Amino acid sequence: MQTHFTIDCVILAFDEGQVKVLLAERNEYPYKDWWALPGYFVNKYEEMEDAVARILLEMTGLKDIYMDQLAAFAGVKRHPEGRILTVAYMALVQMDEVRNKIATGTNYMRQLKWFPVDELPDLAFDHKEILQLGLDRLKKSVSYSATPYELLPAKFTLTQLQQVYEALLNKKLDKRNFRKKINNLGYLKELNEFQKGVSYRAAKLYSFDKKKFMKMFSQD
Amino acid sequence: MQTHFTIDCVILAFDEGQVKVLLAERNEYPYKDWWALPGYFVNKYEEMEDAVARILLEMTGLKDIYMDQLAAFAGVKRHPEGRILTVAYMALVQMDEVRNKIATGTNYMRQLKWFPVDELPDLAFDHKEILQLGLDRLKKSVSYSATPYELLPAKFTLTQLQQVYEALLNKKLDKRNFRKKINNLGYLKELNEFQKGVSYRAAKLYSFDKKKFMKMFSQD
DNA sequence: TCAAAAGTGTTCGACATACACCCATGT
DNA sequence: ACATGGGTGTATGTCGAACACTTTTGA
Repeated sequence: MQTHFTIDCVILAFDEGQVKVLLAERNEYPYKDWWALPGYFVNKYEEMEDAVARILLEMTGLKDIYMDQLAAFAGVKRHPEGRILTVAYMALVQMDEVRNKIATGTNYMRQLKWFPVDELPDLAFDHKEILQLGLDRLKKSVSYSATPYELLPAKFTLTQLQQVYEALLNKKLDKRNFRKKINNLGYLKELNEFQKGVSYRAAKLYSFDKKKFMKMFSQD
Repeated sequence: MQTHFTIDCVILAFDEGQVKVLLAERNEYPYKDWWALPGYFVNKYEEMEDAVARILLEMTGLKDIYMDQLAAFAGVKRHPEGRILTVAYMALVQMDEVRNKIATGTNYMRQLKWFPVDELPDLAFDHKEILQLGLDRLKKSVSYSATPYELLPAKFTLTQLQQVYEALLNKKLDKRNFRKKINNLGYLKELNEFQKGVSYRAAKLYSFDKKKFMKMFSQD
């Protein structure tokens, strides 16, 4: 009637034109030496939101990241020692902001590493299933949402934005149609700045106007 | 590090032009005499899917109903005796099919009753929050989905279908536009049968062609 | 001058919206 | 005959899809 209770984190970022997930190499049985989603046990008197923040920090070094609940997984057989109920959370982060903050290792895991979601190693427990659920949900949340902007730096080019859409939706988009649509959204700010350090024509930078976005979608 | 673990069920149906939820009047402390979502504890070696089916049957008398996971709730303070993690599940049912199958009472609850979702009593624990999450998710799932048909009997009139959409979306729709759109969907079968027992022109009955629907939306 | 990516318009079909009247039936 | 809901068409605007060339820049 009682059960162990853990939280697992699906941390996704966009880098080199691909969606990547942060995985930990386990240093503990069971599944020692396997790759797994960062996660750990919840304490007895801990609120779930607090536990998510604590575990995220302890396991990855990241903090102040908004995590969305994905689902609960509770298969009796998912852990050799008996049922461990896990609640999976998901976050989208900007690679540039977190790249240098990622922890290097703890007692429980040897290292953390970003894997493109279409080049995954075998994962411990039912973590592949959990990740897949997260990716499916992500795909559904893309259109007319702030989702893509969570994966980009504050200033970005339209081509970068298009790449995020293409990676999330897993299909190519037409450049002209994409830009037309994006322009009509009304919550993109065109900056008077340009890309730097490229050996071709520098693209104009844009930013996401969160206030306008909120205003446009707050009534329902 | 261990916690109690329950399942709560959000059972929704459509009746008299309204979305209704099935609630149980508790006969146990805490929250004795309050209305609550039907739910109970999961057994130690029980798969979550099995537990959902068992609890649904024991608490409501219903079986063979597909339940979707909504979310996990685990506030330390949600239960006076300490943290009880609950996983909420949601199902849509057809009122005519279930009306006579609903249990009349158990040791744990005195009676079950359908409440229109906009005329709710106070609810035990955080059940209002759980229900609200279910309704929000339902609203999002309406367009181009099979959701509305799960709430209707096998044969229904277009006006009934429109009422379901209106109740779920919480706004009025234009009759002509609605019918045009519905006709273009391609997965509604027009039957050669008519409504009976009404004191005005009898409406034609339709049915939902699940096979066609599946075929149209299976590729992605 | 070349390579690489930035940037830009038009046409077409599909779909959402707005809107008002006659029809069939039971009492 | 009347009350009640059933059933129908047109015009307009918006949006997504298809499609190819010129411009800018650094090396």
